[in-house]
Amino acid sequence: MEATEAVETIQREMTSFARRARASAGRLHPELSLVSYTLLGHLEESGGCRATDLAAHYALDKSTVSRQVGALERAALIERRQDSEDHRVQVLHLTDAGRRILAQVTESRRTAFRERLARWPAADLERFAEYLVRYNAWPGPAAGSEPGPPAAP
Amino acid sequence: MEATEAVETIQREMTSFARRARASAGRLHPELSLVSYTLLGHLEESGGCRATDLAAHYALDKSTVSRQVGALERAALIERRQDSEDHRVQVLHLTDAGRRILAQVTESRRTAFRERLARWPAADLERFAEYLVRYNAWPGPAAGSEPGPPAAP
DNA sequence: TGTCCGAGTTGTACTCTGCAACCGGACGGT
DNA sequence: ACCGTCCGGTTGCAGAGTACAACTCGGACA
Repeated sequence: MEATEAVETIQREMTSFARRARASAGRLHPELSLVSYTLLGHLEESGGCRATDLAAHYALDKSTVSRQVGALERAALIERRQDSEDHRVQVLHLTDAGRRILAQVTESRRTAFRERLARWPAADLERFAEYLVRYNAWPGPAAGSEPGPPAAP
Repeated sequence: MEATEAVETIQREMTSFARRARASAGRLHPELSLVSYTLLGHLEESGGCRATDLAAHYALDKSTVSRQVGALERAALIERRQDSEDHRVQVLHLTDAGRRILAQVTESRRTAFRERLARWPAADLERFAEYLVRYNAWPGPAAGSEPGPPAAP
């Protein structure tokens, strides 16, 4: 396979993945959409942050985040805490229920991945993981100009 | 990196990709949504097929495909031809305009990919491409049970 | 104090999607 | 040949996810 051809293939396959991703989104875990899952995961990693941070990080409109956060709060998966320093700010935190659900969904996704990758040699897994990290890491910051997902489709 | 850890990483990175994919969907190529692009691409590859085939292949509802196809026809990017064998069937074909638009979008996505992958050694590109194909190919047919995209986040 | 800024909310509109009901052609058994 | 069933496709309806714009409220700085 030649390099140019490889680029084509990567483009096509990543696009294909994104397409299927979108198509199957939410069907496997009706209780947690892709966006909700991602937001919850971010809260877990960061240990609490503001809605605006989420919006900036994921290139979503603040109104979208506001509604998602509202839904997650109504579901009692997260809670808002007024920031004592700046009363405009609400710091979002996972609740115990949120942590539990997040763990469940993560586990179930992990199972699906394990199944899919079960027959791969360890060396290939490691290289594949490394490539993905490298691809996603890219310059990074310039989220706006991100060609990233081929138009992420 | 250990194999289990590699699986985790692959899961996380693929999820990350899907998330960004969704977030930036449609913004780069307003004239052609991800689904439209994919359908057009499929028609080009297959040289014409039925709406039902598209629905099955991409795990979309036939009504969704019907509407997408309607829009693409209204935009004069595809045309329907009655099947002479089975009058229920409409075989979809790209028009010249469709082929042109598809080529444009493909080229623009290709450019973005090239930029992103510019500094990769050829050997890595080839392996990465191969891994993606292997990942996406998987068993394949069982689209319904597809854990695929980690719940495509 | 007054003005400007930033965090969040809400109203509105649009797209994508799935489900269910429906139409009409094709096919098989009697 | 007739009828029941199956299948391809369309349409009505509902819901999720978004974006954009207008608005509210607290904070910062002159």
